[in-house]
Order: sequence, then C-alpha cells, then structure tokens
Amino acid sequence: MGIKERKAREKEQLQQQILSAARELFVNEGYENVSMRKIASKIEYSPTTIYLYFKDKADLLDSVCKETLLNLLNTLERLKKDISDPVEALRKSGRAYIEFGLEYPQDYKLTFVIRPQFQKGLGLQEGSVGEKVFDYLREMVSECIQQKIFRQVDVETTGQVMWSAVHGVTLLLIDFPDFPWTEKDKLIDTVINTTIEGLKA
Amino acid sequence: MGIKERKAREKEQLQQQILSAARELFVNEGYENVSMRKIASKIEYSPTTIYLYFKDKADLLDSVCKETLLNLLNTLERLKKDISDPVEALRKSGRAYIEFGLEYPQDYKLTFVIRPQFQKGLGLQEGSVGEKVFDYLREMVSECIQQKIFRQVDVETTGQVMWSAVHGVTLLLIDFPDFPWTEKDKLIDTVINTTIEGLKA
DNA sequence: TGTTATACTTAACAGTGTTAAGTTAAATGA
DNA sequence: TCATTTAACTTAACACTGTTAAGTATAACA
Repeated sequence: MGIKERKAREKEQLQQQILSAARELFVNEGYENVSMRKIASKIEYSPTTIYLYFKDKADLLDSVCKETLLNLLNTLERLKKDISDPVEALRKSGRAYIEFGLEYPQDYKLTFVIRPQFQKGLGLQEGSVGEKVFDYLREMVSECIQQKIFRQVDVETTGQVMWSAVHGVTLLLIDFPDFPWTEKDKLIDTVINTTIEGLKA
Repeated sequence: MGIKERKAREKEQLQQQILSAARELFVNEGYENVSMRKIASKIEYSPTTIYLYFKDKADLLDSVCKETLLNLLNTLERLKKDISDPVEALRKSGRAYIEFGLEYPQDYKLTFVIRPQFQKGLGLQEGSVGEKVFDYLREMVSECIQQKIFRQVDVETTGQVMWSAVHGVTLLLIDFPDFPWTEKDKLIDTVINTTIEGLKA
C-alpha cells in the first residue's frame, strides 16, 4: 500500500517545486512581472497545473511569504541563545532584522509591503508565523522593561516603536538605493541605538 | 494671435484632467488595478490619447507622485512658521508627516513605495520636490543640533533616523490595519518622542 | 482653396490571470 | 481480465492589460 504514500510525496514535491520556482522568479523579477505562465514554463508544466496546487497567484505569494517569515524567525531565534544581556539581545536582533531585509530585499518587500496589499485584513492571525515574529520582539523588549532598563511604557507600544524604526530604515534603504545615505552600517547602528536610548528610563 | 494661447491652455487643461482622473483612480483602486482604458473612459477620451500627454503609465504615476510631494511639502512649510522652539517644530513636523500619510494612504504608498519600484534609481535628483522635502527635514534637525539640544551626530544621519521612524510607523499602520496596535495617537507620539529623546545629548 | 499640421481614434499585438472542458493514464471493482 | 471510475494534467478560450502603428477628421495656414 506504499503507492498512495508515493503519490502523496510526489504531489508535495511538485507543490514545493512550484513554490521554489515562484519564489525565485518573484525575487528576481518582482511579483508584478512574473506571470503564471512563466512559473509554469520554469517547472515545465502547463500554467493551469499551478491552480491544482494553489488557489491563485496571491495564494502563491502568501506561501512564499510564509516561508520568508519562517526564515526570519529562525534567524532571530538562533541569535537569541548566545546573548544574556537583554539590551544587547534587542540591539543584535534589530540589526539581524534589518540585515535580513537588506539581504533579501525582494522577499522583505513581498512579505511586508506587497502581500498586505493583496491580502487585505491581514492582522497577523493567531498561530501564524508573523505573529510568532512579533512574539519574539515582545519577549525582547519585555526583558528590557522588566529589568527596569526601559521606561515603563507598556510592552506592546515599546515593541511597536522598535518595529517601526527597523521597518522604516529597512524599506528606505531598499526603496531609495540612490539616496545619499550616510554609511549604511552607521545609519543602521544609529537608528537602533537612538531608539533604544529613547526607550530607556 | 490668441488662438495658439487658447490651444495651449486647452492642452494643459486636458493634461491636468488626465492627471486628476489618474490620481482619483490610483488612490481609490490602487495603481495595479487601474488600466489606461479606465482612466481614458473616465475622461471620455480614447485610451491612446493619454499617450499624447504622458510617456506611459509609470510617467503618469510619476506626475501624480510629484503632486503628492508638493502637497506634503506645503503642509509642512505651513506648519513651520508658527513654531519657534526647534524640538517642538520637529515633533509637530513628524506628526504632520505621519498624519499626511494616514490621511492619504494610497498617495503615500504610491509615492514612497510603488513609485521607487517602477522608477528605479530614483535618487531624489537635484531640484526635485522630494529633495525639497528632505531639505525641510534637514533644516529641522539642523536647528536642534546647532542649539546643542541634539547629540552632535551629523545632520544627515540624524535626519535619516528621523525619517526612518516616521516612515516606518506610517507604513505599518497603513499596511497592517488589523494588527492589534496600541491606540494610534499614543503610538505615533511614542515613536516621535522616543526618537527625539534618543537623539538628545 | 488647396496643403499641411494638430488632435484624436481605430485596430492590432503580444501579453495577463483564470476557468471550463477535454485528455490520458493509472487505480479500482466485478 | 476488462470495464469503469478517479486523478493528474493539458488545451482552448475569455476578458482583460499596456502600448504602438496606421488612419481620420478638423482646424490653421499659405
């Protein structure tokens, strides 16, 4: 009775293959410039086959973004383990977040700008990976507040302020590459340090 | 010899008419969901007429964004006159910037997210309105630094940090309307105050 | 009054996301 | 073993997209 299992495995493989092709094309050519036909031809199937595995193009984008969020979450989780000082952990996390965005700029924009445009009312639903990423941030700032290093503003607001800062600088650096930015590393450090200083007691 | 003048005036009027129709549609339905044919039908001309006034759809977007930037600049300039305290001026400016983005979210995204995607290498060229907006910000923070209220980090970096913060929170509020944000005004104030505090000496 | 220029339109091309219908081969049941 | 059902995939089509080339009609000019 291993046939059914093999079939299921093959289906999953094809789904993953579609996803990989889509991600590669989205990242290299931009979501708008990638057609279902392009993805299909890359995996050497007919365009309509994709619809047997994904509801539509937005659903494909959604799956790609979920993967991206998982990658981001992994990057952050890995980092946390080696640092005990909460402020240092937050600082490093912020840096890692921004660098993740700059390393995969198309992924980042896909996830945090393009997707919300196509999947309206995307409120980080319960149990989603996106929620876990924010949970991570919440933990970080919570530590800083509990140890009375940060002002006693509530955890939520503090986290959202931090997110605003790193999200902002990431997107600006991605979207305006020709703007006369000060040296990139200096800018990133200053953004993070300024925000952390501003949050301190 | 007033005929030529009248013709020129009429041409300009039609150009402005196209622009207004485009802006209204872009803002209400999103850049991607607006076709040249839709714009054309709104002004009751054939689709190809638009191409006599604008190079292509991206050029149309460009013109819409230029108008948006002018509006933003006006909003900010008007504000500056009534405030003497530089920190207060910066605070109010930051608020005005964010509120502008939230009042015209589609305009804001068009200008600061969509346009750079279509007009690559958009480095705020000399004399552009975008440059003037950043000049305004530069002036604001420059005052704060000169009066030794802010740390002696260079003006450029300081301005860019400020921009990152307001840009970040604006986009997050626009893109994730269903996220469990703390009360909007509180979040905005905290973002601005945190950044300003962090920049102080 | 005939010619040229201006302003606009029609028709077409090559592409898009997506659906309905059709095909082919494998699995199933008698 | 053979007919039938099911699964996986493809072909063809629809209604759209941005954009260009060619055509038309009207107004300006000589």
